[in-house]
Amino acid sequence: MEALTHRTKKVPMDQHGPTIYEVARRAGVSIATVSRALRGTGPVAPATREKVLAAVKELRFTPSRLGVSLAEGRHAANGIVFPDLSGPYFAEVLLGYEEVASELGRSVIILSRRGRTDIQAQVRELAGRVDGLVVFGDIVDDAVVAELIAAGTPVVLLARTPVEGADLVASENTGSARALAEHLIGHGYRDVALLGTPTGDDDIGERWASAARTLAEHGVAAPPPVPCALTVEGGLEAGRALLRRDSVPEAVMCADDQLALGVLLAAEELGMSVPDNLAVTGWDDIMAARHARPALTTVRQPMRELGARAATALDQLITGARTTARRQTLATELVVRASCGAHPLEDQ
Amino acid sequence: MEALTHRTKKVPMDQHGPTIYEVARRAGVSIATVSRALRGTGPVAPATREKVLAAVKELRFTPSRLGVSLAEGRHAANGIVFPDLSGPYFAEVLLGYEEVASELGRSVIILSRRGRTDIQAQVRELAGRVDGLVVFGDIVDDAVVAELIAAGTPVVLLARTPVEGADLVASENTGSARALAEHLIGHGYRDVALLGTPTGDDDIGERWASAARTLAEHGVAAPPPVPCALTVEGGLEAGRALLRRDSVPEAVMCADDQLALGVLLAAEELGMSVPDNLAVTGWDDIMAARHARPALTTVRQPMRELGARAATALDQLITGARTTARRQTLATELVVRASCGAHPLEDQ
DNA sequence: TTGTAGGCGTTATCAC
DNA sequence: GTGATAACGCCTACAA
Repeated sequence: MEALTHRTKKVPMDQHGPTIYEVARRAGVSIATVSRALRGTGPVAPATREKVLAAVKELRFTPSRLGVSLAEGRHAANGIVFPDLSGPYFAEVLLGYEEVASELGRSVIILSRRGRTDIQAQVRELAGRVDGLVVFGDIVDDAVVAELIAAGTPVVLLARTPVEGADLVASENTGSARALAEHLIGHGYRDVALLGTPTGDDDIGERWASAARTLAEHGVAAPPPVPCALTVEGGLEAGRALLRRDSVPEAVMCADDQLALGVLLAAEELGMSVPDNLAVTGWDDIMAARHARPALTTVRQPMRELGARAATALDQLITGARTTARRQTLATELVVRASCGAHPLEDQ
Repeated sequence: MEALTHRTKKVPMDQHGPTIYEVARRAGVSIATVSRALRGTGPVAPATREKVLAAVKELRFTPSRLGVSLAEGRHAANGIVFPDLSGPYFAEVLLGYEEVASELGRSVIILSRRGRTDIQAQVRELAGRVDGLVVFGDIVDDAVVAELIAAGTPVVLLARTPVEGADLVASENTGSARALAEHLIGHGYRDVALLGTPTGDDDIGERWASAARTLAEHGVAAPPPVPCALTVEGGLEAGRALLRRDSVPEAVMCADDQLALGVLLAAEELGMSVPDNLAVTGWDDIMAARHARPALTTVRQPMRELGARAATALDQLITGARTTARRQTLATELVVRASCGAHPLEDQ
């Protein structure tokens, strides 16, 4: 068995149906006429059109995208680069993105990082197959982004530090982090831990900065964020360590919901009651947050909307409907549930 | 503003960097030499290679995928068609798929249905951009699948009724449905409801058939499955209706976890305790299943593995490593948690 | 070792 | 109204 990544030598893709030439011959016309008849891009006698359409139907002809793209000078496809495809957050964003892109007549090519090291090269290669792309999170170097833009590829950044010349779609962090911190203060907690550190200059840094500032304003000094993997398992392990300390914090703010779910598991394991012995909060409002018991207090991000906005923005850049970069911030919402403390709660 | 779905008239894509001709001129060689130097596909003098590489670097040249694909006769891309991108189940499958496909050097183009009606046309169009594709679920007509195969496009079906000539990757339903039903019987339940009907000839039909058969063997006649949307909301509404009946069932088997979560909410709303007053089971083992309270008894599907297998199978078909269709079934696993009844439970 | 030229499947511009 | 024909960007026999 030869290496699977190798190029297949000579499979002239004619498996993929007839060409426009065969249609033309069958209809007794020239390829130009076939093209015109099919795209309605010029005058064609009704009788001729009939002949062409008949030939097309008989031969099951579908124009080759490759040929079309080459001649048209466009791919009719967008790319999206993910830091990681796992977890509900990314999936939801992707959903919103695909839906809009597809409505705009563009295919969506995805590229997930998943621990790959050659991501920069892969992004360049991806850029060659699309009319523009969305970069999600801090996985692609600023330099590479700048290079893409310089080369004329429209780029929309998603939940990431801005880059000159690129659109940015992000959700609001500072205000909600403040609201969340104030809510915890309102519960009377003075000993608050922050779980999960930024992987780069992504959203998390902003959230913690705002939360810490807010806590400080109320005379509460939060210790530096505890590093841990942004998964349920990561939260479980970090939670165990945290809750076994001599002085267990009163409240744990987690960088995302998956972490928070892990902490809930850790608390349960150690026989602690949430929220009686410990308050826990998340971020994102993934599906499991609502169904966990206690239900998670968290900050809802408009995940679908993030993706949808990115798709729309990218389309504007590609079509030239807009030529200057724009940065938009989507509102988030504090969702108070049971995990942060006992009081009249409203589960959504 | 002109219609966004319209073709951009004359944007000669040269935004996307230099061509091989410019590199050749800059290096003072012919395009053939540039190509050879870059792909290592023929002899090139070391000195010449240096010149070429230098020119490539200076010009930031990246070969156009369009040109490469057209000349090579392959796309180096795979498609995957989803019934719906929402929910953890599909996201996980996609993750497994993308990872393997990408390792095999193929880009992944996604197409989600999301209520689109022209899906058959979209699938045909997608087929024109890829070397092969995966069809997930019952969204694409058998006829269209057959047509694709007849046209020479390798197709792998995922969790769907088989089609002659196409690979199939599915997870085991019958055995696990039986195990689940027997488990409920073991709890002593005699009045069991089935929630959620097949949307087509997908997995759910198989599960219910097996479950009903098993129940019948134990003298329990299950009423026909209750139709409802396969979402949390759908489960909530159907659950309300079900639990307000004169005779509330002892156990509800749900077609998937999201439904089951909805039923849990309905039970809570109506003041019923799960599992004391009602047993509930799901299917899939999504993240929320483990964190729900009570934790959901369910059947775990190897979602990532489903995607990974599909990618591998498709690659074999494309490269010609295998020429005859194959059908593979992946094992599933009954996961007993708290929602099906009180007894020594083991949360994973 | 290197260059020339034909081909891949369309679209679109000209003449006719 | 229709038909040649030149792009589009690359790969690769075949020649030199």
